Formats: sequence, C-alpha cells, structure tokens
Amino acid sequence: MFKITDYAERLLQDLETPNVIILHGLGGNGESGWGADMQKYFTENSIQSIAPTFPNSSNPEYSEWKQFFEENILERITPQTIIFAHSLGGGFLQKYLSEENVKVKFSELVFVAPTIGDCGIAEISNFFTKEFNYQKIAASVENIFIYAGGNDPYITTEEFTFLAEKLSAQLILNENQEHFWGDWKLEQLPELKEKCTKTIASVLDWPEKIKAMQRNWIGKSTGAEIDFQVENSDEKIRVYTTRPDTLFGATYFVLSPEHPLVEKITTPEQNNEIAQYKVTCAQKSELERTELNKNKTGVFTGSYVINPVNNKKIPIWIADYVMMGYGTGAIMSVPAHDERDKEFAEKYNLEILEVIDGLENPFQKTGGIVKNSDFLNGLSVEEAIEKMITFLEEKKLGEKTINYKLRDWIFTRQRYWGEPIPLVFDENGKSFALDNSQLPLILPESANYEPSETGESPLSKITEWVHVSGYITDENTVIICKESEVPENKHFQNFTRETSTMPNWAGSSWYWLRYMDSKNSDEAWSHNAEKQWGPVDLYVGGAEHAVLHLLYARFWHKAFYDLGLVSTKEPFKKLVNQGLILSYAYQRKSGGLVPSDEIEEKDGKFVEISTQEPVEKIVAKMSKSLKNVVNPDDIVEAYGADTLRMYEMFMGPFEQSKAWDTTALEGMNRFLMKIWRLFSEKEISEHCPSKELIKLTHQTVKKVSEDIDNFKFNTAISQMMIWVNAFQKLDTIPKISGGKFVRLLSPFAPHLAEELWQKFAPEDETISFRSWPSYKEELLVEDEATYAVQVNGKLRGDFTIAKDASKEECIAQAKQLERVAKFIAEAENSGGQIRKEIFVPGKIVGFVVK
RNA sequence: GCCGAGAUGGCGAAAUUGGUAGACGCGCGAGACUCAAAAUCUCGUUUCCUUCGGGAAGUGUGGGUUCGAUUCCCACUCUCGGCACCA
Repeated sequence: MFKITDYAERLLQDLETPNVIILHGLGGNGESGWGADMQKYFTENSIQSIAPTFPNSSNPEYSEWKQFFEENILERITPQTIIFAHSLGGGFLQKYLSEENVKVKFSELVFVAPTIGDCGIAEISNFFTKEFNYQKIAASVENIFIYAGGNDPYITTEEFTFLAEKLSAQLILNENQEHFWGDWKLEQLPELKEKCTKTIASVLDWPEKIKAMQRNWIGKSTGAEIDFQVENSDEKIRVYTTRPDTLFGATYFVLSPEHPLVEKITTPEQNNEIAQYKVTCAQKSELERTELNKNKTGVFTGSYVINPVNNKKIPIWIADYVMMGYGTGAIMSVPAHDERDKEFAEKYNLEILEVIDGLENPFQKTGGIVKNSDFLNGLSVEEAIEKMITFLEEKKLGEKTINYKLRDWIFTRQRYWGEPIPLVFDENGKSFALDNSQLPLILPESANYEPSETGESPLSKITEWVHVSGYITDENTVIICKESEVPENKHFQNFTRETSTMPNWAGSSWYWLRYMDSKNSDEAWSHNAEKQWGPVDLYVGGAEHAVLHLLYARFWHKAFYDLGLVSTKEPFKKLVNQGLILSYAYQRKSGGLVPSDEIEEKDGKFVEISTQEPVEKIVAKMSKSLKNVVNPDDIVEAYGADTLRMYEMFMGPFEQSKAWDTTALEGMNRFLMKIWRLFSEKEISEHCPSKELIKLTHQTVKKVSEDIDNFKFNTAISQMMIWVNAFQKLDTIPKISGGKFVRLLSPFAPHLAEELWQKFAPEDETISFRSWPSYKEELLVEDEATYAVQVNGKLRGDFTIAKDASKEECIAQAKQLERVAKFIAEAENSGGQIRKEIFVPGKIVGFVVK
C-alpha cells in the first residue's frame, strides 16, 4: 500500500493559490529594489502579494516593527502564505515567531540573507537579546529555504549553515555572492528569480470543478474524538464527531457491525440478535448497502455507555449506516440535529433531545445558540465547539481531531500486465528492496497471463523467476547473482520475488517526467532536464481523471519533491478539460429511447417509422444501444481529417459538451473547399492589397493568435471565414496576405495548408518550419469611428466621424441626426430638457432628456 | 441532500474593465448560372406591428442599481456533470 493519507493535507492545501508577503531589511522599503520587482512579478501572474514598509526602517525598534506587523500583515497570513524575508526582515521574523504567544501557520518561509545575531550593527542590537526558539519557528511553517551568499560581509557561511541545521531548512548558497542588497534588481539574483518562477509555476491553473472534486474526495473535516466509558465495564469506546457542541444531546450510541468491541459488550440476551444482524450485514453487497440507505436498520446490544459530561446512560446499538472505515467506526448520535440519526431514532423509538436553538432547519451546521447543555448554554455553535474541546482536553476525555475520507492506496495487482515490484523476501519473509544496480526490473516473459486458481498473481507460476539467490548489501538492498559473484564478507542466500504487479496508475503517475528526458539510459530523468522542462505547462484531458489519475500523479510528484528529485510541488501547471462530443438521440413520450435508424423526419417533426409515434430529438452520450455513435474513421473517409478537426473545433467552446451534427459538418467541408478554390482558381499575384484588406489580414492574424492561446478555436475559425469571404471577391490573391493566411490555417487544417503552401514556397519541405505570421498593431488602428447615439438609453441612430473628433464635435453631430432630434424635441415638448450628455470615446453619444 | 457548470434566434453559437445583442456557421426563403439537377455565387432570415419612414418587445423567471445590464447585486426555476449513510 502507498500511504497517500500522509499527503492528504498537502494535496488539499496546494489546490489553493498562495499569497506572498515580502519583508525588507534594515534601511529598506517595499517600494523599490528586488522586493518590489518580486511583488510586481507575482501580481502579474495572479498571485496576491504585498511588500509593506516597516516604520523607521533605518533606525528600527523591534516593538514598533512587531506592532506594525500585527496590525498590517498578520491577518493576511493563511496556511497558503509564502513569506520572503530579507536580511533584518528575516531576523525580525525569527524573533517574532519565537515568541511564546505567537500562533501562526503558513506554507513557506524563504529567508534571503537573513541576519543571524546582531551582526555587530548597533542599530539592530535590540532585535537580538536572546536565543531564538528554533523548534517553534520550524513548527510554524512547512518548508524553510535560506538563500545566502558565501561572501556576505555580515553573516558567515558557518552561521547560515547553523541556521539551516536548526530549522531543518534547505540552504541555497551562492559561493561568489555577498549580501543580497535590497536595492538590487531581481534580475541580479537569478536563484531568487528562479524560486519565484517555480512558485508561480506551482500554482494550479485548474478548472474549479476539478479542484472541488479533489477537495471533496480528500474530504477533510475537523472535530473531536471523545472517549465514552462502557457501563459496568473497563472498556472505553472512542467516537469521532464534528459536533462536540451537541454532546449533551447525544441520546444513543452506534457501533459499526464490524467494530471490534461488539462481541465484548453485547449482553447475553442480545447475543443471538446481534450475531444474526452481523451475518445479514456481511452478506449485503456494496450495492445493496447503498441502495438501502434510505431504510436504516440496527440492533440494540443491551449495553450502555456513560456520557462523560453529564453521566447519562446511553444505549449502544449496532447499525450498518456506521462504517468501520471512517473515523473510529463508532458514533454518538444526536438525533435532534442529524438527519440520519433522527430517522434511526424515530424508527426505533429513541430519545430526541434538542440542544441548539434558533435554527430554521435543525440540521443546519452553522448558526444557532446552544441550550439544554449546562456550561455551553447561550454560546454560539462555534464558541461551544471550541469550549467543549478545551473541556475534553483538560479532563483527558478526548481531543481535537482532523479526519479525511481519503484512504491509503492499495498498489498491488494480481495480474501479468503491469510493472513488477522490485522487492524480494528472505526465507523469514522479511522484505528487501532490490539494489539500484538491479533496476529496471523487467517483466519476465510468459505464455500464461491468467491468474492462478488461488488468486495469486500469474507471475507466481514462473518459478524460475520467483526463486532467486544473491546477497544483502551494506545498504540493506539485495543483489541477485551467482554464488561465485558474492563478495567475501557477504552471505549467499535464497530469496523469493514479490509477484504482484503495479496498477495502471503507476506509469501514468510519472510518465511526464520521462518525456522530459526520454533518451536517458542512466536514470529515469535527470535533474537538469526536469528543471528545464518542468512542470508541465498545459495538460489537456478529460474530467473523468479528476480524482484518480490526477490525484495519484500529484501524490507521486510531491513524494519526488520531498526526495529532491523534482523542483516543483505540483506536476501540471494548467489543466484544461475538453468537452464530450455527444450525439442526437430520439426519445418517446414515455421516456424510452429509439435508435436513430428507426426514425424518419416528417414536416420538421420526428416520428418512429414502425409506429409513426412522434418522438423528441434529444442530446445524449454516444452509445451502441442508441445507435447514435459516430465513427471518426467514417468521417475521415468521407470528408478528410482536416474537415473533422476543424468541425470539432468550430462546434463550440472547447470545454463544453457539444452535440454532433453531420449536416453542420458539411458546412465545414464547404469552407475548406472554398479555401482550396480560392488559392487554386485564382492567380497568386504580387499586387498590394487595399488598405482595408491589409487591415483585415492583420486583424485576422491577431485574432487567430490570441484565440489559440485562449482555447477559443471556434472564434478563430470564424475570423478565418471572414477573411476568406472578403478575399474571394478579388480576382487575384496578394501573395503576402495569402501566405499569412495559409500559415494561420496550418494548425487547423494541416493537410490542406501543406498543399497550399507549395504555391507560396515550393522550395520548402514543410510549412511547419516557417515562423508564425506577425501583425502590426498600428495597422489595426481605425482612423474613423462609428458612434451609436442613444436618447434615454435607447439607440436612435449612428454617425461616423474622424477618430480624434472632440466630445463637442461628436455631440453636435449627434444632435443633428433626424431621429435623435425628433426624440429630443418630443421629450422637450412634454416639458423635459437635456439633463445629461454622455460621451464614451469611439463608442457612444447619449442624451438624457427628462 | 451537498459541490460544480450552464440557460441568448428554427439549430450550433458570438459579444462581459456595463456602451449598437445575435458575429461566424447550419437550416430555411428568394434570385443568378443550367435544357434540368447538383455544385457555386448574390440577397434575405430574432419576434410582433407598420401608412415601409419606422415603432415596440427581446439574452431562463421576478426584483434592484444605472442615462444604459446578456454583463453587476438579490431571490427563484430548470438543465447537465460529479459526489453521497463520511458522523
């Protein structure tokens, strides 16, 4: 198994965008130098950042800085925050985080040449009166980095090393660098710039939907675990609850049927019934258990627990709506404020006691005031949770707990096709990793891929592969070899190999790293290749990967990050989900679906051929049973791959599901034929096109280029259609314009574009080696503007005027428009007058007449 | 139930720092070419009214802000996708 649960918190945290705080040093400020550069860089890349300036930074007073920090900065620190702290800013933070009553938690702390001690500078001696609490600093933050120069005049390399060791921080030392001066530019500090770049690269530009699915899958909740004493017994039962504030309202207790204490606490009278119920539950399939979730069942054990806050006796039941796999497998039931508990309590006639007041819906999880609860009465739910946890922790009855739905990952498969696992077992069953020199471990050849009758992996039947000999190295790894090759001081012995293979997820959890260095025969990937290429800039795939592949991939990548094998915390920068292509299907009034080949169209309506019953045209997933599957091979055969590609791009927004429509596809084929005729029937000339057409060509280059960046292929194609419609009116095609167009077309319709390019550059092997066309912004500037004229917000006409016409000119011109004058006159006749004149340069002239 | 996305002509859609709603395409209608058809080209195509100048309404529903709302705010309806006895 893989212990993915250890990464649950980080897999959750890193879905959120970080915010950055940059602290300057002695005599510095937040408005200039590399701190300000850094802030700008982050902001440009949609990361919130601040670079505040401390008061009296040249003559600093710790208490003053502390006050400023707490008033202006503290509230911005979240678990996602990254703090860059330069020089004295770093010294300040060491001191501040060491203070006993300071409680902050954040993600990353990047020290940049931090002061250690007072560096012999009198002005800052008040910052360094005592030894810092390094343990506390390290506990406040997940990762600490120290960037430093080997020739720093204030702090020695030994001191940096000391700090790195104390904080378990990563020290990035540039031997030739001295102090990182605050007024330097970010460009002068390449290591730091790279750190920023990597931070930006690690921010997930993912659809909210996928992030939400991952959050949901990880399923974090906070609450408390509470021990309940079983009456007349030494046993305690521990429950997990997110609502410790409702402890006084707990009126019964439920264990999962698989809970280990069930047998022990069941009374003799209840024994039969409990045993029977357990058998019933064990026989229920997964499906039955979910299907039956509306009809709860359970059995009383005969025993009671004591509620630790009021010593009330609470009956213990078992029920299969409580699962062993989550929390502690036992719950305290508060039927007044939990829907499931209420349903169960009503069915079995158990007590229901309200403890929260003032709720519209008794099951809502926030708001409300606690009642019937002794020392919690009158508190809000949030306050009561806090107070109850403190109470439980003080009395040693329980503690605050975090729970995740995410489970550990069973990684072994008993089948042939999978990567074999490089582990061997000695004769006592102790496991060893194969030595690096033995890798990669290759799947043995076999004629038999079927699993064995015992359910063991097919590999277990290849005995000559399973049973091997070798020795254990000093690193506790195993080298397989002949007896003669064993070094003198080592013991030759027998091993058996692990015969399970890895799941399909194994390869998909790291393949992108291999892609970065696919020819490397010494290692899976080199650090340099990863640094150069990683992380993956853009990952296009289906939303069905939201919680398996994409979560596993993130998990592996984080494990690699911890091992220092990759330089970013996240593998995929931007994720885009393409929409599904759906298809039309036909539905009877009764709801049944009819295959499309049993449908005919009559007067624009659709009827079932056999019965003539009208049916409705709907959009549905392609499936064999609906006979609405479109086979791309048939489309390529009939129209060509270019038509298919372009039609799919033109159908609508990339991320949206869209219905296939073969008649619309023919329109795309028509467009491509039109392009073909345009360039083959008309001569390509050296004529200079008109000013308008030059402008159109440049507009088209701009629009198509930008739309590609934004995945807006549909509107890029619209623009190309506009271009073609305009140029087909000409007798000859100007070479420059046509050449630009064909290059724009090439990623959309590569076959056609390649063919057409021969007319422009027959010497070229392929159009792909040509550069992307460029456009000139100055050619796009209009010299005339068309103004829409509104009276009281309604469009009443328009006029065209020179681009640089003044407000006064435009308003005068607008007033002369017949319809405008008419409406103004009408309003004035009924007692109104012009109250306001609106002028939006280049767009609108408006009059408000009242 | 919870989470996420969406709703614009006959159809796929376009337009958001608030500024001429419907670009582009499909379909449909008319015309040109043709003996004829296909292909191609041209024109028209949100709805209603019209004295043919125009006028009114209109982006799921109901409110609000604004000179002006597909765009911003509040409430709601429906559709699609995901999760679901998680305490």
